Amino acid sequence: MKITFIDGSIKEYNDGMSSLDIANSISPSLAKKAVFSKVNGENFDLDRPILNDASLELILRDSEEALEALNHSCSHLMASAIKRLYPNAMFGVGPAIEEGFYYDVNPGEGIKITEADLIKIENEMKKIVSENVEFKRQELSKEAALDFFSYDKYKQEIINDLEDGVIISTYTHGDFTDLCRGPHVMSTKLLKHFKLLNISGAYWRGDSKNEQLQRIYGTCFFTEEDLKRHLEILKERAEKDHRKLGRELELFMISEYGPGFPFWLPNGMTLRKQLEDYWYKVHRRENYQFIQTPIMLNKDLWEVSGHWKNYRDNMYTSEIDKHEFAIKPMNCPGGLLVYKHSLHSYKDLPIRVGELGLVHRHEASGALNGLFRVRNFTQDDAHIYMREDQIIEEVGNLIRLFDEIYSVFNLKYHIELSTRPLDKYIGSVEVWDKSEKALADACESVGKSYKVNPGDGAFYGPKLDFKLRDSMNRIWQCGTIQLDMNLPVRFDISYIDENGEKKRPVMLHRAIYGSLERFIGILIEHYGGAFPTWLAPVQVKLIPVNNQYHLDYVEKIKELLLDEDIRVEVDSREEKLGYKIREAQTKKIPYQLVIGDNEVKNNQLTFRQYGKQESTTVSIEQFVMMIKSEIKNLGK
RNA sequence: GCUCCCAUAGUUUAAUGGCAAAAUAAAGCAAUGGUAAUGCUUAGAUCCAAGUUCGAUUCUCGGUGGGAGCACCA
Repeated sequence: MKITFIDGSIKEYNDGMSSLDIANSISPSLAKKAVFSKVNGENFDLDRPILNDASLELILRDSEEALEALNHSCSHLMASAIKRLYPNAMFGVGPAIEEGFYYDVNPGEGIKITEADLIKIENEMKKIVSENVEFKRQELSKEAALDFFSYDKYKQEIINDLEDGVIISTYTHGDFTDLCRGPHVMSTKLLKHFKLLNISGAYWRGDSKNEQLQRIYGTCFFTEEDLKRHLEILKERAEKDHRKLGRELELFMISEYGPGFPFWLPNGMTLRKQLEDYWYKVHRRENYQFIQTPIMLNKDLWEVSGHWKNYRDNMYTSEIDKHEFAIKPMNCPGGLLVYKHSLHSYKDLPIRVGELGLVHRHEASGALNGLFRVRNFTQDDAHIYMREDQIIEEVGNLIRLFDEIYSVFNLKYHIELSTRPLDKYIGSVEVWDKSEKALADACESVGKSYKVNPGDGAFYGPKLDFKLRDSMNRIWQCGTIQLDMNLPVRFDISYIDENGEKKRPVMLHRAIYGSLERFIGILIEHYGGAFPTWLAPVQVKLIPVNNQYHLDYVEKIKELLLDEDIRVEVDSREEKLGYKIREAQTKKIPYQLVIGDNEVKNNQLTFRQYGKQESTTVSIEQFVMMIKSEIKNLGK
């Protein structure tokens, strides 16, 4: 048979040789690195014979796909260990995920696996690893598979959902066989470096109407170092958890009297204000106008907008003077009332109206999570009304604006274009196609690539989503640009065109931070609480060496800095210098100024930056210039 | 909302069916300092409700809140 390699070279091999045989014939070290292969693009286990001419790609250890196969194999390993410990266990699905794997388990009637049992399971897994058993693929008919898995109702359900006549594969290692597509690593001996992480509930087939299985999460790597590094990262994430830092740095709190309703403490309020000021500043430059619409409006409005029908259960309501009112879950209906308040000429378009709008949504209690998921939050909303021919340019400019703002925070991102849903959508297919193309063209017009999410658009229009990647490699969806074909019709908005006729404008919703609350939560973790100077609640901590002799000079510096709008505090407690330095460091204050005899005598100051060891002595003027320019440049 | 886990000073943690321990923060006193913790003193807590019990912070049950996820996220 002829084997075509990915570099295009073709070689002749005996029929029935496996990928591993071929790899070995090239070089044993290559074979050692191979985890599985792709034959004619199809995933193949290394030991599976190749029967005819084919293309062959070896998937090596250092690739994402290899790690996925490893983790998937590890989920089988875990299932086999569980089966030994809990003989009546049944299994749902057990895939590899972003940073590991999970398996959904029903351990048996009346049995619960708890965190404490994870060690037991890990030990059993280690035993199986040391048994060094191979993963063996088998293929069978649907009927045979149903028969084989007769003991497991979940597997039966999965098999029953497959088409008749399809070939079903199973993988066996040792005494455990699982329904699986593959591919897997050759042997359990590769699965030495794993860790079970946590356990939780998960609905069977992801449907809340179904029973819940126990989902056990774990992670597996090719080397012990990689595993250790990953566990370090998990630890770091826990250290930088915004709920923890929010408490330690006194940024925000959430009271049991209002689950999901964050309180901003003075430090957090300062930080938030910086984000707002910056937002207003760039939006003024981009010719936005600003409004504020009421928190609470008559139910009739929400009937017009359609929210009453669709989201009633998540809206807070109140009866006032026998009229029903609802607290806004979105800003757009209010914004549309403002648009309709006056007539608009085609000459005025695009009209860009921004609103930092506080919205309330009754989220399920279990969904709440620090600042990441709250019940009231502030959207950095804006609605843009324009002519159809303005979409590409306007969206292009928006993308540039998003790019500018994200780069200030050193957040990398990628764009996703979500297109028309399969069935639940309004408007004509032609308009959808045109809109989707406009969004795509806008990306291209500013040289940005995007990934398409087919069918993932809102029912009212396509959208561009901005997925940010933070300093700990997690992805967050914040920004969004959405075309809306629904509300302009429902609210019957119009502009007057050059012929004096009424026309329907195109409406765009967009948010960059998304939600101020959530964005701040992300920033807290992204920066680990060590904010750049422009955002830091306290920018400068002034520390006199001796209160008696140096406090006057310190107060003078404080006044000078305050005059320059620098957020400064004096630590004049009767504590030793080292103590105050330590505290300023733990509070992650960007600049600590130490003032003693030397500074007073020379009319200077000595500063030390957060996280740095060395200190520098400069004149007050030099320091002011330096810190002001840093703040003005937003830390860039 | 669902599954599992958890609830002790402001915070982080300890202990117990019979006076609840410490660190840190706070307050007071002393020490007057040069780059990550000066010493001493004081004050401060068992989430709420019911039950079992002579006695419950501890056991049981309900509630509330929190965590890991699932479902949801216009």
